[in-house]
Amino acid sequence: MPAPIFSSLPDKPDHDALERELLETWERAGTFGKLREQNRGGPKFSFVDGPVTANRMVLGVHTAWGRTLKDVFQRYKALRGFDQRYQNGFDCQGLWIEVGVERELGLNSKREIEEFGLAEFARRCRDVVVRSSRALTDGSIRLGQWMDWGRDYFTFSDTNIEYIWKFLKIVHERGWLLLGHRSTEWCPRCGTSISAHELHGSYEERIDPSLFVRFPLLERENEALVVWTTTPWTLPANVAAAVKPDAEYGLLETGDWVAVSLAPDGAVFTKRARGDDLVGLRYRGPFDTLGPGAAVDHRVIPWDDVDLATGTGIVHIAPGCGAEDFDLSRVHDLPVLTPVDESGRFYEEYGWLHDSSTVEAAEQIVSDLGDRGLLMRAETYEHSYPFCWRCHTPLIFRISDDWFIAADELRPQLLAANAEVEWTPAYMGKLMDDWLRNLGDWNISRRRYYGLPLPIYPCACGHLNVVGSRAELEARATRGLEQLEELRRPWIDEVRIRCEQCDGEVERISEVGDVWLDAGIVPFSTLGWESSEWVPEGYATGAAKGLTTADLPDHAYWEQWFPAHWVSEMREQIRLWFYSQLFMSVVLVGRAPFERVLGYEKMLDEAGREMHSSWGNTIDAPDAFKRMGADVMRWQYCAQPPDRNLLFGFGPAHEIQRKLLTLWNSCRFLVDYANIAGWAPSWSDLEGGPRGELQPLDRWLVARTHALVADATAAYASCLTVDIVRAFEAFVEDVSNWYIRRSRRRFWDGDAVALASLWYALVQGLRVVAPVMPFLSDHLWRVLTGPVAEAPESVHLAGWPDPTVPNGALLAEVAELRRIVELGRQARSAAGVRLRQPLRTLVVEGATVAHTHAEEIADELRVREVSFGPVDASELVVKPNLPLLGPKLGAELGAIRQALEAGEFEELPGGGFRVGDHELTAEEVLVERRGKEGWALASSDGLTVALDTHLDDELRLFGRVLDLTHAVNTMRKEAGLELTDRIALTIPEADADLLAHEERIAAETLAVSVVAEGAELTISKVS
RNA sequence: GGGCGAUUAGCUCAGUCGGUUAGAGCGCCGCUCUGAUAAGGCGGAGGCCCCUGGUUCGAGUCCAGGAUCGCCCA
Repeated sequence: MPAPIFSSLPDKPDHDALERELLETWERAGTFGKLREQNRGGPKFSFVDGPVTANRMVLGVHTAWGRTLKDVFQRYKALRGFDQRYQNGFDCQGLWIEVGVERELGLNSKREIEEFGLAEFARRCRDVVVRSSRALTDGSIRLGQWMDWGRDYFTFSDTNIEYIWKFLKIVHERGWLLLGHRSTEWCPRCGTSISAHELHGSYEERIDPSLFVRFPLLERENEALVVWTTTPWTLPANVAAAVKPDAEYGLLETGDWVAVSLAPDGAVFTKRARGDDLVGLRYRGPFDTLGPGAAVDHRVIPWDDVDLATGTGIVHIAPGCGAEDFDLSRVHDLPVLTPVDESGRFYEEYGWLHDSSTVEAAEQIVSDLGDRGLLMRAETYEHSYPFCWRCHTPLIFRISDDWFIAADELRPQLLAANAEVEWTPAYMGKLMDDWLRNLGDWNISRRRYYGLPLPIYPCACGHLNVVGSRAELEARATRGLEQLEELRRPWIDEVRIRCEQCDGEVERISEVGDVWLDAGIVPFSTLGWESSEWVPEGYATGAAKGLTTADLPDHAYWEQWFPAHWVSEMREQIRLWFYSQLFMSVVLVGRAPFERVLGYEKMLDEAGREMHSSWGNTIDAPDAFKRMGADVMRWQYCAQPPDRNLLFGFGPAHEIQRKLLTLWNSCRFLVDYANIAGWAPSWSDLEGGPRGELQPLDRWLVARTHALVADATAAYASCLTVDIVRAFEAFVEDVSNWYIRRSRRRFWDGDAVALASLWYALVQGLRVVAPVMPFLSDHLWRVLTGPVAEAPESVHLAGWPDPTVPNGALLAEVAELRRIVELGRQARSAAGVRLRQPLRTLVVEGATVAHTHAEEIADELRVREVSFGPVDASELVVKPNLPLLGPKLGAELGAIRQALEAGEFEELPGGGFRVGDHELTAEEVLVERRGKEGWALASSDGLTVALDTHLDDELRLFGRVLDLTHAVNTMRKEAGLELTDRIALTIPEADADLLAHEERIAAETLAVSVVAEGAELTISKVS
């Protein structure tokens, strides 16, 4: 026996094993390098990778989702010959990193960090980035992501920092950099304000106290205002009470003023007044017992936005503890009391509250108010409340001095820039517009340690110095340069510079920058914007030294690669990375840094719940690689419409594995029979399509393959991976359950044309799906093209199939033919005639294009003869063809329809019908027939088949032949015979009449002899 | 409170330009096929297409209002 032409495939794939083997093969052969070499000089496809935060020690399956999408489109573009950068990036600074290190070190406050030492703290933070970036790289490689690993950008490099400095200097020169004294969301644990765009899914339901508190009026004995609050800790900072000027207020018998509309039903008022009338009244503050409160002249102010849906209609105003309150303090010139420090604890002047947290203070305040008879009611209230996006501490409002970039002037430009961007799904572009329209000034300063050092040096003379580069820093430094390891705290804090106005020595502010500055500058810092020369390894500066070999390119390079053609990240990046990039890009060059965006929604577990490590329903990528395989993960990601949450898990993975098994089995089928037949493919079978005398079914398969290529090309172009997956699944289904099933006999016979056709379809299919499923596709490619010397060694080096317009007519014929077969099966099933029993005749009425396929229909339905023509049946059902008759008849359609249903029509020659005054043509009606003696009928959508169910001796005999064949083949199987083993067959004497078909029986069972004797059916292997 | 989106079978989801009997996968039940076999095929049960109104010859699909859920903003 000759050596097999194809290496054979096991009965199912071991994804994990074959993937790891391929990773080695790619590594050994330098496959990715060859691909890049092959595309060098081709048209450019510019993708910019959003930096992944380097704080996790294992790749998460949600990160793998985004990485898969990025990889899919880069791989697709590579197949199309595009030259690409493949630069991966890591986000390396900010609270995420700090919080992790704090936990590792057991530090709980900023003071402890400072005691630990900022230099060592910075080194520990860098160490996290080093370890995490390695782990994430390993995971991404295992996922099959092809990137220029080792030449990644790290946002904590001095190069990146300098670019942000340059940006900030430009911002300052345009007058947009400002120091704000404002009320902001503040995290007491992190000790810093939190920027609006960082309030990452941060609102959650929470139960707070709900207090109705009396503010006794000074000039009116026994009368008090009643305010409502859910934040008792803010009461010591109260300075005013606000009423709605045009609302009606009433005095209850208890002496309490409340809005009439909010009083309980049946409340009796002894006095009524408009809000206006209350304005200006003075009251005793709730904590005049404490110094700061006592110093305040508490009074009633007007406010149109007072909420008349909850509370009392009288609002407690504490400008130090709320954004709206703070705004009102500006309007009414109210004092601003700031009761708590950076860590959310009361200052000393608040007496017995000193050093209490806001939570601890709440209890003391409630009981104190109660003791003093100021508490009208105390309940609880459930509402949504913001939490810190990093450490999940409930946020408070606090006045602080923060640095902002003014947004008003930029807003229209940002909107205009976004209008040029093509978003998928489109609504995400609208979300960006909404975000931009609501945009406040960008709070860029954080009172933390491991982050971008803001290059802001305010001088006592009033001049604001902003340093735009390291060179400028060095030129202006008065001291501290000698110890400057990195542009980073603590080292940067030692550097003093000369004020450009007064020549005095100035110190940097201590704040670091918002991490989204780090990420937003990437389209400039990594591509060499305004860089005068190409600096080899010029990105490996500062903390990034030794971690990467990324170059700093020159400006000409930036011109070539900016803006990105395409970026892709999860939806929350709209207000994060997409936003910061857009913002910085509009400032620097006046346009969006990306042309096209693919966004996607959230990942949940397979039951639709959030994934939480505490719930035990998270999945780490390494576990998923092992238990489902990277291809199956990627398939799961790609099968997901981006506008819906992905329900990820092992259950869906199992379903996918079964689908992929159909592809696998189809390839295995080809390999097995090609090996038996000694058939070898040639490269021309792929390039020009299969050669030889193609049967209709072969030509259909070729057309079907052309259609797949066309569908997939359109799907890739629209960025919708789900359409790629659907197109491919439908293709595999058609190949397997139509082409292969219909053609089995030809494969048994070693038909070269069938083998070539199937080979062509499968190999083309692999090319199309390779970006989604890089491992299995390459594995199967290597098996199927193994015998072809000219074939590229990897599917990823094979390029994209030439597009060919599919033969639509042929596809339509087969579609109709398959509908006929389906109806035929229905008819058989209805008549209770099993498929192994041959029948005489099938009549088909209403077919428009399938006539040339009578033989296939006959074979599929096991009938001797198929004819097309009217079915002479007892019952005629005529239905209106609505798309034609609707517009034509309008309101009359109803009556016609009723008449047709009632059978009130007259058949006209030529297939038309008369109904009342109307003559309907053959096209304007759909005709179905039912009921015919001795026949089984089935019909749908104007197509009717009639199956003659009469049996005669010949048909019965042949049915028994098929039964016998089936029985013998089952025995072969049970005896464990190979597909090629020959047998000697003995059939029961009672079945001797079947010997009339001896030749056929022998051929179907690979019997070398058939004899009828005895009572048993037996087989024996012939060696 | 404002904005955006969703709501179709037990579950997860398709549903084209408004068109006749609303589909698929999974699960369940039955049948079948047998040279892909721990697969494949066929059939069945299972639907207030969230509700109400409107437009239309005709609405799961378009419009308006409402409900519920999700997300974003406050």
